[in-house]
Amino acid sequence: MTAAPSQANDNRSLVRGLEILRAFKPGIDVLGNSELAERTGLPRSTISRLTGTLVRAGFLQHDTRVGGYRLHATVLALAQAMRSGSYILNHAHDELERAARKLNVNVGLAIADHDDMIYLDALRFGPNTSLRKVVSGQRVPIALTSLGRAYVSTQKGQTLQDLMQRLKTRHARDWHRVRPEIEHSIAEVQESGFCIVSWQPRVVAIATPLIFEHDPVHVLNMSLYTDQEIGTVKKNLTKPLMGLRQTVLDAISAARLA
Amino acid sequence: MTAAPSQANDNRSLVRGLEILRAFKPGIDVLGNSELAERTGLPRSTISRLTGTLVRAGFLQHDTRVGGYRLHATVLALAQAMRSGSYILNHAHDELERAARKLNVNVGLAIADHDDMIYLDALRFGPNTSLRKVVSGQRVPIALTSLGRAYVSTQKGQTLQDLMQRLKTRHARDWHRVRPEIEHSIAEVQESGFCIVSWQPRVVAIATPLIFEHDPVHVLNMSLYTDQEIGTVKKNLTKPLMGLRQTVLDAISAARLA
DNA sequence: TTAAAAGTTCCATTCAGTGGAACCACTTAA
DNA sequence: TTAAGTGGTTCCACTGAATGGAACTTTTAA
Repeated sequence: MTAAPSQANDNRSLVRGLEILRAFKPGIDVLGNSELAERTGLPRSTISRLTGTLVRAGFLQHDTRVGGYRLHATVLALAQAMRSGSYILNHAHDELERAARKLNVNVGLAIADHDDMIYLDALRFGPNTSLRKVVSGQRVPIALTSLGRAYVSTQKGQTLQDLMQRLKTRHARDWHRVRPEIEHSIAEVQESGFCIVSWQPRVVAIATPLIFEHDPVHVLNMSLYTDQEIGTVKKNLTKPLMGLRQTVLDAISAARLA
Repeated sequence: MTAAPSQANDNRSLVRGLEILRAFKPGIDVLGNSELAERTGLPRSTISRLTGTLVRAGFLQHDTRVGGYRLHATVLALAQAMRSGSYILNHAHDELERAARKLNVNVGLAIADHDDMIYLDALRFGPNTSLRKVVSGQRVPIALTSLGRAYVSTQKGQTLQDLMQRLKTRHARDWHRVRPEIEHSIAEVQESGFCIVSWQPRVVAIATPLIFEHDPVHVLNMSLYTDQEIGTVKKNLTKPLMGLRQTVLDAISAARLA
């Protein structure tokens, strides 16, 4: 159900409208009114009205072929605005790219949202080992990735409790397995500043959190498609990752003096 | 004021919330409640409540340093979903990239929104003439660009009237100059299928519309930073552009049979 | 042709959203 | 230090905007 958090004294219609937008994800690119009604649990009439507004506002477009809605380009413009406004991303990007090219590994910068991490920047390599593309906006689950666990390790107190609760709900089925893994990663970060996870076969990822006083926690990671042992990867990537981390932090604090 | 179109029986709070999001653009990355109140003309209390909801919904984040709001990464995820769901973009992208590399020119694909065109894809070259990056979400004004005018040329009847009216309002000051230019471009497209405009010094752009039965009009363009005469550019780019156009259309209609 | 599904419109009900004003928290000026 | 200014939040009485069930229309499937 991905039931949104839902809070008191929140503007109802606005929340619902945003919920509709969020129902679109990679793989789900067209949704009709009744599908939306199902997914959100709202009455069909309400959905019909809200989608109408979203279309007129330029956030959805109607695809007459399939009789459903798609996200409209306005969201691209928003994303562009968001990226160009994130000074952390702006000051980190070139360094990430430099590191990615030099080491031939995937490098990413992400931020938390609900129980996912969202990449602000992800420099990806194709099988040909040449930098293939820069993507952003991809979601990966907090509970299962180095990225996410490095984030969890920065939280404490009630916030941490709440977060773990959410993760538990989402991964109820294999929580007994996931939870200790998360705790292991947390310990790893607290001890050495980073954690290593292989959440997909042959993909090993290493991540380290960036903590700022006035900004949300960001997480930096490197990952690579390999047959090597985790230990080997750790040996090879630890220094570059922590080096990159420092470079980025320096670049940002240097930029603060302007 | 960029006063949004505003329609009857639209959900008021939703429209207002989206208006707040849209107030963020490249260059305007932090907005406080009172700034938002000014820009939107809404009372401060209303704004305060709406921004609260937007934050809890994950669309805005609060920057405590400057005491204002920024767009949050959720919009990146939406953009990612939008791009991955646009089959026109998906089937065009590789061709665009191929053409850009081969010709060493900027190549773009865009779609209309209000009185702007929004790039779904823009392959840009640095001064070093190597493909520098792929961006998306950039807005350019319909009235002044080849991209936009190629779009205008596809509209007719009342829709065209309305569009021109909007453009007139936005470019009131120099409408006497802009209007004939637009009409010239329209004629150009109707005659030869494309139009050429130089709206920034030394940048010449050529654009051609892609019309689909069930999808909104897309526009393809090539542009280049040069000292050459427009005539020369036209000579060099017409064939590649129209060729790319055909390639893209073929790729898309081929993909339809699946 | 009928039946089922998807979408829109209507309308009476009511409660959610509104905005003015008061209040609070900080900063700047004097 | 006080005072004025600025930005933000909370309160609350009022009301009309949003709601959702039902009726109706259109489209798709059989």
